[in-house]
Amino acid sequence: MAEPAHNSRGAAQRYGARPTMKDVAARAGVGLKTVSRVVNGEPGVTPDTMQRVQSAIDALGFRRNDSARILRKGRTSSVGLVLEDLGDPFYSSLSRAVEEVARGYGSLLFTGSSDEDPEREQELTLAFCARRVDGLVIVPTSFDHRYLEPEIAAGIASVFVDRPAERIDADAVLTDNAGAVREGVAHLIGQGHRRIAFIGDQPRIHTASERLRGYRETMAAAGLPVDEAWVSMGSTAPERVHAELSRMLDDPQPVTALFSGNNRVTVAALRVLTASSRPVALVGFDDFELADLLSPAVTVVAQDPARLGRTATELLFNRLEGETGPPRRVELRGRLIVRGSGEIAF
Amino acid sequence: MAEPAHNSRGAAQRYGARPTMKDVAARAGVGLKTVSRVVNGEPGVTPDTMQRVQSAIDALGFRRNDSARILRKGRTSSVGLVLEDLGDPFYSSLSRAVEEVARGYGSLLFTGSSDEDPEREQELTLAFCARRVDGLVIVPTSFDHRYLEPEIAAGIASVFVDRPAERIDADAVLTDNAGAVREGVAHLIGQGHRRIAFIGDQPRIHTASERLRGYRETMAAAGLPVDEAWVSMGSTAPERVHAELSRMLDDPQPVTALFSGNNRVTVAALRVLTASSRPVALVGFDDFELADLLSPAVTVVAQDPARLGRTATELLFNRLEGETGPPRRVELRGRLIVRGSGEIAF
DNA sequence: ACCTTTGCTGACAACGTTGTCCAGTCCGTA
DNA sequence: TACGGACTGGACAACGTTGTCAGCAAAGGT
Repeated sequence: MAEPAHNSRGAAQRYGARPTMKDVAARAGVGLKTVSRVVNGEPGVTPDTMQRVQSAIDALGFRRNDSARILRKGRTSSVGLVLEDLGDPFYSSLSRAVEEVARGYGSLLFTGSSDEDPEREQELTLAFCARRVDGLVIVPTSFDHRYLEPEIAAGIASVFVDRPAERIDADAVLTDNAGAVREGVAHLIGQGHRRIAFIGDQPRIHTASERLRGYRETMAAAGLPVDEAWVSMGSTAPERVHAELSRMLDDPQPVTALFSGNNRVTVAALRVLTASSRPVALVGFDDFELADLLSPAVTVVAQDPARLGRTATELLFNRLEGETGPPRRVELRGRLIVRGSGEIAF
Repeated sequence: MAEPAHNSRGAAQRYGARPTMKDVAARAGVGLKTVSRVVNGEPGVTPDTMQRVQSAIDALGFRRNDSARILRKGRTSSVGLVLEDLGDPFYSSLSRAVEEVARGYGSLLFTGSSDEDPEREQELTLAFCARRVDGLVIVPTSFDHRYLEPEIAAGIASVFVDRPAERIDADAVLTDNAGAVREGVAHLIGQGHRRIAFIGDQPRIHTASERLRGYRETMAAAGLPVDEAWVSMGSTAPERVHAELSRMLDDPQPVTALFSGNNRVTVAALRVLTASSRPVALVGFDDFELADLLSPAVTVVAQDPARLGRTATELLFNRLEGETGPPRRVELRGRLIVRGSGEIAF
């Protein structure tokens, strides 16, 4: 293999072969440990020596190899974030918040999308563990997290966000989904609606079933019967939402309002409702950009993804800093944002 | 420090002290290298031995320490992604695409937001380099990337996305910004508009000035004069956009159309325009979710962030697989999506 | 003059893995 | 029985860093 020494910085500059502390030490005419001391700003080095070492570092283009450092020190100063889809605005706000907090603690962030595939979640998570991340923030997709037990036992801190861990006991930061839905559905009932539909995500997803529970409880508390034709749980693919909503609207006794179980459903529903001649009120779970600019502006029950991420990551670092005690479950409240679509029919 | 051996899996299970291959080897009664062979699926191990090793692995909860592996092998199987803001939908789509491709090549992804702070960009980038990422995908914010020279010389591949590198020659994947804007402005002119405003980002940002150039060129080509009061470059903070746009609308001879230089400007402008009594046509740079559901639906010049990310990452891995040759610059075309707001005035 | 202290420096081992290389075992064949 | 060859297993060094410890010189105390 030809390895052109295409610059004249020094012997260690062969392509791909980076200079090490040893090279720096040789060039500066000092010992290895002295270089380490300079690089890490440790005390006990004369300004003169420091100067010599620094010149050698600059001349060689040396940069400390953190892999070796990590191996030696045992701490990686990195955390892993596993979520459903980095491209979803909800999760991207959450990610940003996680990143922000991690940065505050001097940590880098690994991210990965599970794409709602349990196997992929596990694969990603364990890959992060193999990299020996200090901690994990997980938006779970799988239904059995026992695979994490040895990792947690070995000292990798884990906090679950948005949905709780299953089959293991772990820290979790959630929104009070049922409570938030109650507010939204109560709002619709308050506007005089009696025939209210609910379209949500796959019922095996914790948040989805919690939201459905909130809906049923509110309807029951108001003494309103729920026709099962009004309830549809499943994929949030636009096609499915279109089909289900159209079916409900074509009923001889159609619903007059819809509670949509998450932002993807809301968006899909909006496309049907704006095209429909029949007026239907709408309250959606999750806020989204421009919700206020649509006409009518869309009433929502909002979670705060950034706050979820921030809270979870703070909790994670508290654990890393030695906080012990039983797993904690933090529940954040949702917030009803009344904008119009709940009252004025489409 | 109390170190409760709170399970009985084995001696190596003290909290924080993970079992190593050595422990596994001891327990299985084989040599170190044999464990390594089993862990890595290398051939040359009898089924029987393999079985014994595997049991020891399971019993101890062993997981290979990739830090050590990386140190030994020299490849990290990870790439770093530096962008402006993970929370911005545009970048989150891009991130997702980068992640997808990296995954295809068996790499994990480090992400970090520079927040438009050049220093932070450099800090993040170099932190990734210290972790010895195999490659970098960078949405640059700074104006001098010479700090990357030693890293690139040492073999870290780098691809810039959305904006080119400055003061070094590096691979870049960009949108043809000026060309895309020309299409959008031409559309407005075609609709009969003569007094067209342009509100964009800080002019020192490459994409912002390219877009401005596209605007000026199109106006000039059509023989239309540009009043400098119609042009405003600067922060995309809603307050500034509000102020500038209001100023333009309050002019005795107000503009009849606006080209907004990116999605943040578009959103801010929409809020002003929907509140305004005066009709103003709008074409925005960058598509956004629900643009079609607003009334009027918003006409945009769309980039494809996922395609940008995908292309850049493919290029990165091509380099990692040995592709040489001079730095390449790939330009993707923008796409005009006519939806109404360009014709029908607000 | 000697001993202690202090400050600076470097030799060496260790972190957990993988690549190299050599030694042993087992088979079939001559 | 002897022998080559294929296969299996293990000892050892190396990756680049940091922690430990010891050495050495200069300065200070008696």
